[in-house]
Amino acid sequence: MLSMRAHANSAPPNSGCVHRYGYGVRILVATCTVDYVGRLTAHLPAAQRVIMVKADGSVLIHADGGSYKPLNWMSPPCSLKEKEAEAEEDHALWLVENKAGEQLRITIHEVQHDSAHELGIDPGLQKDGVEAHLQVLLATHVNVLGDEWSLVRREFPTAIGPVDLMCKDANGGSVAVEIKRRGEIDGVEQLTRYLELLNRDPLLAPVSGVFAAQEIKPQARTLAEDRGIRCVVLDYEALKGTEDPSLRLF
Amino acid sequence: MLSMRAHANSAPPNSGCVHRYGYGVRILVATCTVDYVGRLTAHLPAAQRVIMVKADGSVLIHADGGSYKPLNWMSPPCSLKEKEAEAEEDHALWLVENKAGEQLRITIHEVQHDSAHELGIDPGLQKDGVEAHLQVLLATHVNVLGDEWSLVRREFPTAIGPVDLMCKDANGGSVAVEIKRRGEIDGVEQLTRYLELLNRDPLLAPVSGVFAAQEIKPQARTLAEDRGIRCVVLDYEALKGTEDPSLRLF
DNA sequence: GGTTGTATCTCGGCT
DNA sequence: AGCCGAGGTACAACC
Repeated sequence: MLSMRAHANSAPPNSGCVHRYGYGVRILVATCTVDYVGRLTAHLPAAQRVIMVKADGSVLIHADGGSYKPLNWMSPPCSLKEKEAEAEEDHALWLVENKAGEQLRITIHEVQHDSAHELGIDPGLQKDGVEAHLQVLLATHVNVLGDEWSLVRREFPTAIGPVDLMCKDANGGSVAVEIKRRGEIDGVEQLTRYLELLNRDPLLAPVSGVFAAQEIKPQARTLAEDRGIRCVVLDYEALKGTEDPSLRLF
Repeated sequence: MLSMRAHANSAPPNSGCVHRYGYGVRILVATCTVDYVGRLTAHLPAAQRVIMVKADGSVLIHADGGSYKPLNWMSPPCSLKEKEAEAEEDHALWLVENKAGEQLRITIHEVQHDSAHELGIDPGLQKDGVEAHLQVLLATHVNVLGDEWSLVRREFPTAIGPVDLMCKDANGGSVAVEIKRRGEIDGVEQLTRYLELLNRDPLLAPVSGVFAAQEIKPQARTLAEDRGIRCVVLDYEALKGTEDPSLRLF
């Protein structure tokens, strides 16, 4: 019944019916057909592929190309039932199913490789350079947006969500700032909704808008400027260069 | 210089400096540290992971959990340079780089498994049940939207892109229909832009709007109805059940 | 090649 | 648990 053991370098000769959780990654290279029935239906004709089964039961079917996305897969948590090939048949059937009833049926025709490996817990990825960091950086350098500008607060709350930065310009006027890594139409629409709402508040109005991003797509710029929103392209490296080390996220 | 051979079941004992394209998948299980420098910077501390190198040079770093997304990766096309561990050092360095100058540096501390496999070309995934199919189905059943409605055309062209369906209601009024699998705010904004444009055309105006989806998020519904756009939840299975077999996409 | 819109998106944060 | 926004989004279709 045990389909793999910790630190095993190859799969046991008589692999069982149920995949056990917590025993590492199993890697198969095999000719297989795969059918997914769930949020959509999809079918993979017979071909040689890499099948990876992770400790949480999730399954990935990779071809020798494409990017990191598998041809087909099942996300955890899910259960894997393995039916051994019968004597007169030349294939095994794996039935992978999750709580929502989505199914992955893998028919294994010929196995080229089969091994299992214990990996342990991963410390995880450390990121830098994303929107959250841009927001922190710009919040400490609102002068980039205009002389004598000051920060009111980050994540300024509104009924439809927080505005990235709320500032005061040199004349004391309120300015809502939307920050993106890449400025596209969606971001302009988002800022527009904020501005419409904020300008209904007599204590704040008039509120002007700034759309700030490392890169602003032409269509987004056109839409923004047509609505009286100023566009500012941010230089991440320059902002980072002037950064006070004590303000670092990491 | 040759790092793997076709149909090899294990990596050659003296793997070289350059990964050769077109020779299948290489799978490593090893303790490694990984650094990505590109659109962001990211770091993976030392841990045991699965490293998959595909024929096109792309690299995937998988942990024993999470979903199909690798912890870190490099998309093709890219080149992989492998520097052998020197005698007194206990690690090898892989340098993966793409045309844009993004880099993945993989330091291999200890190898638990190393094998290569020729897979051949994959016939690819056959899908069903996506938005294109919903559009075809609804186009043939516009009566779902209202009695005596008729289809003017699918993909009705406008200056800012095609409207999914253009219909006439029982009174001969024009109706623009936006179809999504999941109806969210973006879809409402998209339809709003179409309606604004279409209503500037005196030959068409007035044009009303229908937002049709298998599932409509509350915020999207609120926004749509506030703008006078009717929301319709589609039953995919019911539409499919009444389908003329000759109209199938597949 | 750039742009647009979808995705079995995935992933994280927050309510 | 659901909702919402961001992503090294990836990916395909279309212009």
